[in-house]
Amino acid sequence: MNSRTLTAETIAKTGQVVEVRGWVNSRRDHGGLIFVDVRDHTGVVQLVVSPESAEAFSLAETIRDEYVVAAKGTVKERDDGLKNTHIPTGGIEIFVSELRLLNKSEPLPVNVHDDGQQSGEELRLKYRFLDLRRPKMQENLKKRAEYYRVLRSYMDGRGFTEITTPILANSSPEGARDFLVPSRVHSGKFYALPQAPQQFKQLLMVAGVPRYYQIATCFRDEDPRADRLYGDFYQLDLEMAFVEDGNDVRSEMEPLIIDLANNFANKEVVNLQDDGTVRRLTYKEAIEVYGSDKPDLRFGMELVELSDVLENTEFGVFKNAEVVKAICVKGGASLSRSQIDGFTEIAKSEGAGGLAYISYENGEAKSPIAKFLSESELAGIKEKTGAVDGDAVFFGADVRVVVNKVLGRLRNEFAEHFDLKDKNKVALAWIIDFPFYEKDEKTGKLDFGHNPFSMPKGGLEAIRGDDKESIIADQYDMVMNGYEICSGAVRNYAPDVMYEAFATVGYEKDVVDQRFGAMINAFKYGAPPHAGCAFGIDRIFMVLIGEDNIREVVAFPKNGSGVDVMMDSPNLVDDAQLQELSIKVDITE
RNA sequence: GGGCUCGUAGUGAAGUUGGCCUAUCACGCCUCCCUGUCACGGAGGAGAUCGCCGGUUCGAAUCCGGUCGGGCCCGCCA
Repeated sequence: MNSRTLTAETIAKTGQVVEVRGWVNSRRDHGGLIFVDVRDHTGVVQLVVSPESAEAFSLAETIRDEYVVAAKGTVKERDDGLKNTHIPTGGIEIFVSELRLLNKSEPLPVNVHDDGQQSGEELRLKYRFLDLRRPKMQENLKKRAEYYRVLRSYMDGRGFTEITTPILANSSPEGARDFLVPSRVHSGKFYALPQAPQQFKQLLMVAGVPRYYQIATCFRDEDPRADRLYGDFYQLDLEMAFVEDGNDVRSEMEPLIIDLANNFANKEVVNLQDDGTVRRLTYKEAIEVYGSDKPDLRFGMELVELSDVLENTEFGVFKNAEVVKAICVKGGASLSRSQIDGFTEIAKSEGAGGLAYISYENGEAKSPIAKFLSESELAGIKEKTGAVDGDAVFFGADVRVVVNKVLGRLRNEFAEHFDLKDKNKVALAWIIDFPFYEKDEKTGKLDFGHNPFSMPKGGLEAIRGDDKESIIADQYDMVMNGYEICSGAVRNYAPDVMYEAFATVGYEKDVVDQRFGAMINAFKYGAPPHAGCAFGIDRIFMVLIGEDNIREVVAFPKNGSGVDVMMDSPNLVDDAQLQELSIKVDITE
């Protein structure tokens, strides 16, 4: 008998002598009788230490919380009235004959119990090895291992070959900042940790691998967020040869995500289509209807365009706007003035001039702007937005991008306020047809909208055309409850289209050859058409287990400043190490 | 790089319109008592330069300036 089976097997061995090992979860000293709850990753079991075992008893008097102990004794069913129905082992207890102290512990700086007070995140991260003792964190670790098994078994079952690619790779100009690794042998040169195995997996397609996947470590030196880890994170990275239509990848992969939601996480996928597939939304639709390219579809609250209703309006704010749109907030009439002020501030922070609204109560439309609108306009607004008594309608009137951005943000904020984000539900969508190029609002410079390796619809002809901003990339994202969880594309495997695509944003042929030489070169030797994608598996797992912060799903995450406060990393290195690498550190500030 | 916000015993919080704060509470810790508890109970005790520096004031945890650190967001990132 060992500690791995503390809970279940102990119960099974009622009447027998067992030895259990674990940490002292709590100790209740009654003077003449001492109870000790021993905990391991499976749960707790109660030890009873009586003076009859003199040695064990005197030791039990000295032990403290989180001491590491081994106890030998007889498992006995408790008498009626002494059973604890709150824990699985509450029906039994172990009458200790031998107690051994395996190690002591100082009082803990963080709480290791799920109930009660929880320490601040900084302390939890500093003492992560203790924080992980909490049953919930133990559960998350085990659950994550199970999650990996589901991913691998799905991919293996679909004929994908798992292939690992180098961690020491090359810097690439597009995308995130790289982590650089100096080369000792080739002084002055650097490796870069891969932001994704993008080029390697495309090379594998040229190599004749029909279907590749990898649970890949990706490295990006960009500022983190609650849903974005600093430094390293994991992707389920995959690529399929002889695929010319992104739907082939989407159809191949979406059953996995649906299955994870339904069967792994026991959540309901609320917005599947009649045939059981995931809804497809174009980028443009997503932006126009939900004000976001990663809309949370657990709730409606769609953006409604009111341009026709307000075609001849005399109200200056609406009249002078490029477009007027609105969202109808169910129950919004209950919002107080100060709450509306709060939402107005949010709207302003997104670039709105203010936040006009109409509140519907007792058959009346109450609004600071009602007096500027005609009867027919008011009626039109109510009809178009579907507002009924108790609702409120909020307006955005500005240039189109700003209106969509503002209302998209408000849509999320209102959903938060009215508790529409049900954690037991999962809403999925594919966002497709992203713009290939996007113009930088400030500089006016054209740049890749998303991934430069995706195939522009219309090929060479489209790229050479005049209307570059209307070119659609064969590129797709999957969104889950407002989080982007996957990004993929049908790849550009034609060297001439590749050169042209890069040339449009200012990268000449020699630069492309230098940066993506291996890939471009490979494409000259019979590259099959191919497509793929990569799922952010930390983020998906976060949503599946109902966490709001991605650090909760990783054993040893960095904090928001990219620091591992437990290991004190990053850190200085020896001069000798630097010398060997021909590196001089000169910090001037 | 920018915005917002937080920093008070080992831990979590209260106090923050300046004085009633000689800083409150809970958990934890220490000593003693207790043979059926399971968040055991009872009696007693220790533990805080209120993140740091400076200023205003008769008086600062509280106001002001700076600084350091955390969190969320924008930028950035897929």
